[in-house]
Amino acid sequence: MIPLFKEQVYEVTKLIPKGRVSTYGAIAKAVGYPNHSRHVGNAMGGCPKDVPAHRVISGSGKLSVPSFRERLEKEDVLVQENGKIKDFKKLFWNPLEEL
DNA sequence: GGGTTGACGGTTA
DNA sequence: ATAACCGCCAACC
Repeated sequence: MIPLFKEQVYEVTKLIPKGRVSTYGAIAKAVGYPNHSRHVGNAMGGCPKDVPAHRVISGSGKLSVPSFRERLEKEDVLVQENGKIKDFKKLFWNPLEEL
C-alpha cells in the first residue's frame, strides 16, 4: 500500500519537540523518501493546524517561510536577520534518530 | 491522461 | 564565501 506522503510527513512533523527544528530533507528520509524534500514542503502548504510546520525549515538552516520567525522565537528558537536559525546545528532534531 | 508546480537539496561555477 | 543549475517525483490543475 502506498502511504500518502502528506500523512507520513505530518506524523513525523508532529514528533518534533518544542524548541527544536528539523528539515524537509530529514523528514523526507524519515518517511522513506530520501530525495523528496520538495514534497515535504509541498505537503506543509495545506497541513492541519496541529502540525508544527514552523519547526520545519530548509536544509540550509534558514526559514522557507519568514512568517514563522515569530513562532520560532516563541519557542526559544533564535532566528537571525538573514532568516537563518541560530545554532541550527544544535537545535536540529533528526527524526531518523528517533525512529 | 499529460504537463506544471513546488515551504528543497546537493553539486557545480 | 556566494550564486546558479539540475534533479527528484507526488499532488494538483
